[in-house]
Amino acid sequence: MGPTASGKTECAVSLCKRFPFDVISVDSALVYRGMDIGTAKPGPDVLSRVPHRLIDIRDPEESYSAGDFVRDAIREIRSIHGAGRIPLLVGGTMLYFRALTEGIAELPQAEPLLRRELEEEASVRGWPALHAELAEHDPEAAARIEVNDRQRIQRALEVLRATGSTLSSLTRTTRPPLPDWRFLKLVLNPVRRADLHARIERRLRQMVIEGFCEELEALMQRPGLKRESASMRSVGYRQYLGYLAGEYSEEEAFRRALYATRQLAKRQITWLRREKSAFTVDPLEDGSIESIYEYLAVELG
RNA sequence: GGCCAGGUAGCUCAGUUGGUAGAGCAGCGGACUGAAAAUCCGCGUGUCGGUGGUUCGAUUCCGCCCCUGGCCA
Repeated sequence: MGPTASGKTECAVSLCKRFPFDVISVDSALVYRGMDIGTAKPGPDVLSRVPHRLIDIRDPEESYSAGDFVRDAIREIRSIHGAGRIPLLVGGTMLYFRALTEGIAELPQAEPLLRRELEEEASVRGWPALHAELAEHDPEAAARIEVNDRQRIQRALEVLRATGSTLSSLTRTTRPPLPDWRFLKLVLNPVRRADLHARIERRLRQMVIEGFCEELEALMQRPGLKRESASMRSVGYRQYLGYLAGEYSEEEAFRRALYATRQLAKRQITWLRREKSAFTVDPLEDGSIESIYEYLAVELG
């Protein structure tokens, strides 16, 4: 695992040359077909040599979730094990990693009708009012959710209305037993933030050259795809949609996309700081890949 | 060269009837259970262009200088 632009794909390709690994992508944006340039998805050349599972498994108007991921990942891990090989989970969606390795409760799936209903209520009463409503039924959840955190308030109320049970009680009682696989955690984390920022900027510039705007325009031809779709909230896509809608200049879109990507990297790094037991390397340091080979050679016997 | 408008945080700017200053963006730290590339929470980082004067006290008032932009030569 590592933040965006830290060189995860390159690292995975190297590792697959030396170990019997099959890659499973752990990335909430790479699941979408047609979102290639803006997600820095590995190209066809790479994918033909090193196949990645869980890439291009959804249309952009569809949704994908941590729960979907856990189910899919478990299936793929079993399949890879069945072939006598070792799964290499590669990605930057830290919630997915945690859901897989630490388990996730059995909760109802997203319910679009309920969400729309809650959205409308919020536009009238405001999210703090819905937070207060949540506090009446599920004080435990309300206590840890901020009064302005619309997404979590909405989810907690959605679970409540869909099941009649509280999110708190369901998460407490339904966590499934963990599969007894041994996860070797490998973290790519550039020591110098400025270096990562430079890589992010260079890569974004390259995306624009490679036709990011054209990719986005083609996507928007899809009748079912809306700006509010989860896929279109992805970093870069969201900011350039504002430009294509005439809200600001292309330069402004670039700046905003750049900021959004840096902020994404920062949030990812915050997750990584929890991983005290992981083998952590600076991917921008010479010899980092060799140190990973060494580590894996020892751990895998 | 003259006139005018500016010079305050990394950027864009507000403000101080004289008591050493604050917004947005950026940045940094944190939270995170079916949208997570999402959604939130917290933190102001400063010779207030320089210098002299007035004053108990100047970023604020005055003089001079420097810089930027505009207009006139």
